[in-house]
Amino acid sequence: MAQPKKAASIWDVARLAGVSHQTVSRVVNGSPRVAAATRDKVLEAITELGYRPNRLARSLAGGAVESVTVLTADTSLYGPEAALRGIEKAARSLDWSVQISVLDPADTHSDADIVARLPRAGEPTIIMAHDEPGMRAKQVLLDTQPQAMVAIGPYTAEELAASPWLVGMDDGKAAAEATRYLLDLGHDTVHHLAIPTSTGTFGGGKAHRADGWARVLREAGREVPDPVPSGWTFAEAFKAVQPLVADPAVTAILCGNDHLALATMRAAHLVGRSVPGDLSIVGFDNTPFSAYTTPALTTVNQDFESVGRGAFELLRHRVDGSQPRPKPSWPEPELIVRETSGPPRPRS
Amino acid sequence: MAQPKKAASIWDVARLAGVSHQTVSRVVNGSPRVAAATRDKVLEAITELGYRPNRLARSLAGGAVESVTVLTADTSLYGPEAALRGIEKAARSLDWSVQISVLDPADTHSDADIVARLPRAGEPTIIMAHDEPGMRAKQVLLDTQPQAMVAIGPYTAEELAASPWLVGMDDGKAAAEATRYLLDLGHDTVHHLAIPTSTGTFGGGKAHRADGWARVLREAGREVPDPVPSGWTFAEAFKAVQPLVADPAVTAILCGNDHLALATMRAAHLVGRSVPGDLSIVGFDNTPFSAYTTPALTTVNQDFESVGRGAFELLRHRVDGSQPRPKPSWPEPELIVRETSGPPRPRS
DNA sequence: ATCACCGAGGTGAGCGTTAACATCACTCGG
DNA sequence: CCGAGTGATGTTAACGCTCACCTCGGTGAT
Repeated sequence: MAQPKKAASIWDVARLAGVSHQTVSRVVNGSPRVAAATRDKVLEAITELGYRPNRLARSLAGGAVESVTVLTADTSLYGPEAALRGIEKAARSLDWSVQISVLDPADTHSDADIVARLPRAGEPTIIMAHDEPGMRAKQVLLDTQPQAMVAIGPYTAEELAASPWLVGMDDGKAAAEATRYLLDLGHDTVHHLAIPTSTGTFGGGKAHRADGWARVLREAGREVPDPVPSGWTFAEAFKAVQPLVADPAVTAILCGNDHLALATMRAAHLVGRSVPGDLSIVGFDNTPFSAYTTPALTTVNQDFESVGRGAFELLRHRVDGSQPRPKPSWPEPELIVRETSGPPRPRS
Repeated sequence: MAQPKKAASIWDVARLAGVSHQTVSRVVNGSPRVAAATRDKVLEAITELGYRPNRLARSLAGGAVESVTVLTADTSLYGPEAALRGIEKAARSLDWSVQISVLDPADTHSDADIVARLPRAGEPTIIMAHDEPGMRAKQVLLDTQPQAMVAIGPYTAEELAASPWLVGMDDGKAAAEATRYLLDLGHDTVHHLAIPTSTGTFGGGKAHRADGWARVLREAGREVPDPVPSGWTFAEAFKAVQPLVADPAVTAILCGNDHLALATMRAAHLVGRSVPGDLSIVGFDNTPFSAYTTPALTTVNQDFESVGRGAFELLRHRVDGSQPRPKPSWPEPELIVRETSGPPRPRS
């Protein structure tokens, strides 16, 4: 039953070890200019007192930062959630602390509102830039503290190469691959149930997945149907996809993520269309549940956790330019063929 | 392009407004002992300089805390994730910051390891106490800083009433309700695919869901089959449930959560048993996907987000005993009957 | 021997804020 | 008309740490 007595400070350690507080600081921070004997004395005092450096005081005094703030608009999406997990793991292994700060679109009107979500000016920040609030936050921080920010988002290889603060995967390429796969299966064309774009309104903003899909269709000389916009939730997707599943001419749907795909499967089931017999469905992200739906979902694997880790590495690099710029090192998106895709039924 | 010039401090504001820094502090903290005219001058200086109080300095100086640390062992589980969202929302509305600190079972050996995951001693903390690391963390913080901690977990109504630092829902009651429902449908007995208990090993530790299930079975004078232990992942559940789905005598399975239920559905499908014709499956938690599986999952709704919010309220109450102890105000767990449950096939 | 140099360690000044106390100009009752 | 309040504001000392600079004793070159 440890008494909640005040935690030991650097001074307490110094007194016990018979040295100055600065020497304790040196030991704690691993400075080489401390004699071995002194170091041992100090270390002993530290364990005896159970001393732990106070993070707040440390950053206040202008020491190393050791904390990241993750700015995201939606924690219930699989991508951001997995990326956050990656960031957290990487941070933990270095003993950094992780703050999470959610950008509610409802109260993110001015730039100041975004900056206000940072615990302090200059705080190292990772932004999930996959939607409107995220994109705005990205821009604000880019203007305001470019050295201490990194954004995660879907981007083309060129964008990625051009922006030293950007981390992500080439969604468009993956979508293209999935579309090509469906075409090769014999489908005349592929429809697309799209996630919201980065500006929130479909049509504006970048839509890498939709772009990759459309490109392949055009290249193959196929009709490019209007993509069907959906929100992020199951309910929205279920509603949005109705016209698609109801139309017998639609034989293949590429869904913007696995949630939309699951909703599509259900919608198809309810109108009596079998999957993959009548309708092929391909998802995106390889959300954990996707291997266990019935039938199991064909989807595009994305290693968000590794991307999160990569974002953290890059941020560290940018904050204290010490180490060389870390190279991205995560697997490319990859199509995982399971049970929801197959050749179309031969025409009668 | 705001220059990354140093952020304005309280002194800068004081100088511009022609007052002392303490007066600025008073204005910022809404002290009543400031003349209206002075307050206006200060407020004006604040907006002109874009001054934001520095959180670090504030807590260092012993001011109000305004930050919570959430200790959890697994962010990929729906319950903790939803609770975290609730905490975050509640915290955000009061402008508190949220830290997340993950307890990896692998490096959580000593009590010190747990305390080390706190950014500082006495930091207000919410613990997700649904598994072994969580339970240990709960105990450590209870011994070490009981005033600044709150735990979230499954507990009986009595436990909840007895522990002023506890927040959660009566899982056992909900499991009982679900079991009774299945019995009423005509099943001879109900089998149980169980999530890990709070000690990690099945048999030790509390298992509220399993307890509620077993109680109802005993009360009804039915056979109480051995619960089948599963891990948290789809893969583990899929493997663990094999003997159950393979046994034609098993006509109803209560699953410890919706993930296990989904894996069970798939396992049943693969051995050719129809749901709910041959086998009724009931899940737990009402995970968002559960309404969109095919067939849609019968499950027990749990409003984790509200529980998270409740935990935050309670923590605030405990940290600065000002306001009265907030009353729990979230919906009881409730059975949602969808499509995976039905009467057993009549015996031939 | 002299001096520059180096390694080990100490000292003092912040960092931005709050708590506690001090000060000052008034106002009011006796 | 004077001392006790009182309300508005200023001063000083932490909080726990790091940074920049200083001191001191020993070494090696000259």
